[in-house]
Amino acid sequence: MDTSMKTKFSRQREAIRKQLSGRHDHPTAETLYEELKEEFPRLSVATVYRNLNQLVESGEIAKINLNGPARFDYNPEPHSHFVCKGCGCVVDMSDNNDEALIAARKNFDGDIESCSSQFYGMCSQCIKETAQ
Amino acid sequence: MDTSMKTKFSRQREAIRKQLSGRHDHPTAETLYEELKEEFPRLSVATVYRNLNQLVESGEIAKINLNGPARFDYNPEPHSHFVCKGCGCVVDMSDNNDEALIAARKNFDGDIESCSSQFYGMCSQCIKETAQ
DNA sequence: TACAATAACGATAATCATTATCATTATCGC
DNA sequence: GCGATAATGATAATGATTATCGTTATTGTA
Repeated sequence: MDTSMKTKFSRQREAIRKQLSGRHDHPTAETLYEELKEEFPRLSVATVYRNLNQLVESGEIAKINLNGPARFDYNPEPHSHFVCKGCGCVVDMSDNNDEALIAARKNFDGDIESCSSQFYGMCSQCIKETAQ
Repeated sequence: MDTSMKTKFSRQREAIRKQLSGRHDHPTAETLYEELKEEFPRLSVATVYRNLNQLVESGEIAKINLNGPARFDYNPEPHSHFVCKGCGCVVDMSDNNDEALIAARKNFDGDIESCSSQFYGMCSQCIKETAQ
């Protein structure tokens, strides 16, 4: 592939970046598309996917693969997520998985670069609602 | 949904279970389908998906979501996987993520039931081949 | 063993998420 | 401003998965 391609500025990409930066709910491409259509009535889903992929490629954002459509995270640093079995929300965990990395490297015959973990359970909100 | 449905024996489901049990490469539904077609020439992909989902539902196997099609794991116990950036192989990690669970529960305002981690890097085989 | 009820099947259409194509538009260096 | 080309919007195409539906297999009971 030709890696010499110079990226040009685009208002759409800038808007996607901005939209993603101000939140922690890890939206899907579809969600971002719906939201950005207000600002860009002619926006195409393809543009959203294209730019999200480009931002992932460049290491600026991260892609989260769970059940269902991919989610995107403005924080590209490897970190953990909590996935609620009740409402399906995905929230950041403020853990450092350095320890997990160190432990894993001890018994592994290869080169481990990074680690991402998912925790599953019920968020406090869902626990409250179930209790009622 | 009607949860009173009693499952009946099926040769296809039994074959899927058996096929998955004897390996550690976490195949996709498509891979299992191709392999099982030899034993069941009339097998339908739908049957493979149906049964895999059923086994996941009953907690007998686990579904692994990464980039690309879902993979299936005969070990339903939460555990970690290593994903090679070179060849794309997915191998089990013999870590205990109990420590990660305990650490995560300390700073979290909800109920964390389980944890699964992915480690990314280069497997020993790919390191060898790159070095040449 | 036969029979009725129904779970599971195979074939395939439909859906959902994502990517590829392509003619047009916007950006950027000169 | 102009030419080169990256990015766009519209949409067709793809890949993975699920839904539908008429048929077949399993199972409990007569």
